[in-house]
Amino acid sequence: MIDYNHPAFQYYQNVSEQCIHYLSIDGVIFGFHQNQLKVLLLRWKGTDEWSLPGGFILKAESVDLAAQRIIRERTGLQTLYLQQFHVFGETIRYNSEETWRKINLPVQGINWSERTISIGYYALVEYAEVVPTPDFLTEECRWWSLEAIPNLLFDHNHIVEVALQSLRKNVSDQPIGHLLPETFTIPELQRLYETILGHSLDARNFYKKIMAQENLERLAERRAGTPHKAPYLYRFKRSPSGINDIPSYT
Amino acid sequence: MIDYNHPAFQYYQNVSEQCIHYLSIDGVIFGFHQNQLKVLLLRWKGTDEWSLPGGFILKAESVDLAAQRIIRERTGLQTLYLQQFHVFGETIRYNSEETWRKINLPVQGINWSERTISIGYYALVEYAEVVPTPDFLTEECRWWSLEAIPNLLFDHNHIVEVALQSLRKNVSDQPIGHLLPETFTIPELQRLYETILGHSLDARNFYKKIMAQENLERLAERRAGTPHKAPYLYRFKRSPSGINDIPSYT
DNA sequence: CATCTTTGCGTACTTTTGACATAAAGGTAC
DNA sequence: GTACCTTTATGTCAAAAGTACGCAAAGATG
Repeated sequence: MIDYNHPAFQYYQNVSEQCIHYLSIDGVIFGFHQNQLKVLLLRWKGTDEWSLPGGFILKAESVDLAAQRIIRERTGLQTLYLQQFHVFGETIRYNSEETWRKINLPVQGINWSERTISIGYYALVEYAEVVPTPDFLTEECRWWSLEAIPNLLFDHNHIVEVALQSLRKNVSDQPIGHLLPETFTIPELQRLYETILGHSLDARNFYKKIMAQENLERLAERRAGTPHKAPYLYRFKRSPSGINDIPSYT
Repeated sequence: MIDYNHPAFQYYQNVSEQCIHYLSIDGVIFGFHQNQLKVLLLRWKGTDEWSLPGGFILKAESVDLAAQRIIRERTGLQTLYLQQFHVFGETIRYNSEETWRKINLPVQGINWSERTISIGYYALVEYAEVVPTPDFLTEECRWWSLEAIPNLLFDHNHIVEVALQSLRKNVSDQPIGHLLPETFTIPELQRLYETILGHSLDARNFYKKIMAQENLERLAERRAGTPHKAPYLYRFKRSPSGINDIPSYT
């Protein structure tokens, strides 16, 4: 028995007509807050089950723009740094019966349970700028610390894992600065690198390396309110061309 | 007027029923011969137009296995080193009218001209082991030197370019040795690195670095027939676990 | 004002990288 | 055979990059 009024059914109708079948996008949205990497997760209506934000690609929409649209809707951000990182194309990516049961979808009758190939994108965003916004299948959208992530729906734990590996592998040429606010201190930047890399760095050597890159400008102000010596604030130099070049620590 | 007997039409019928729409795989098969990187290209029946090998994904087939199947069919190789490198998802990837004209396909009536998203894979194969085999839309399959590649159909010149960039970026953790025969000399390995990286290396320093990795074993034999000092033959050590670990030059 | 922690910069040691010397091996020219 | 040439195989050494660690200045606390 199909509940034709269930929002999921209407969504499915839309997707069927306007979107590309068998293919979806999953987004791992990375933020940085209180010295921890966070990802934005969604809780499905009437359940305690969480998943990554995701969506489908319109038949006349580029894949990059689809990812941008999907992640914009969950974050409220207009400009986004996005990186395609992997295609998850196994025929059996997760236990689908178990999954449909968990999310209470009255959609057994429709073929939503067919295999889906998912293109993984990760985003590097400024935590404080994000307005977490659920979609119409979910009722809560919030940040989770990477270490505290629960068992997610689908194969989303695996996708987060691969996204993180990919981010780690490419830290040296990713614009890591997108995870920080406009101005920040060197120790704050160091915490970010430490968190991504998963090990601590020597503050003195970190200074030297970061300063050697000459893409930071020191502001006159210092960070107030710290219990110890007030650190200077810095900002990434923007290249005159307007292209983001926030290089990074190798 | 549609020629229902044209092999392309029958192929399309098959693809429509059994494969995932809007989604395809393109393969950049790299080989190494006479100190040059080569890619395997196909010439379309009755034309002088060349393209990369490609194909579609069966509805119940993993994407990796689809890529493997497609590349196996063109090379005759059973074991393959494959690497997914990019999804080409623009809505307009090439001039489709021009392309259909070039390949003389009597398929105006069917919607083959709809946008296709393509997953790019590259393969590293041993040149001499490959038996180039055309498919039923093409009549010639052969190696082309990277520098001599003609204007290809679709956006395949771009795909080759991106594959090469990706290979270059990841040389340091790709099993480059798959491009060489079982046994080879150090100078031959050096030529391979030089060709991929696009610049020459100092033979003395190359030796040191390669030997420091300790994953080569020197055989008793030497390469005969050279006009100069006969170099030793080497072979990559296979790890006891059976997993390929052909590390590489950084 | 003494104490504590953190920032900011400097020095010394180690490892890696890059430039270059040279002897041994194996062919060719005579 | 012998002189000569090219290429392989190893070695040396200095520059550069990376790592460990010393220490004074800044700012809050008691």
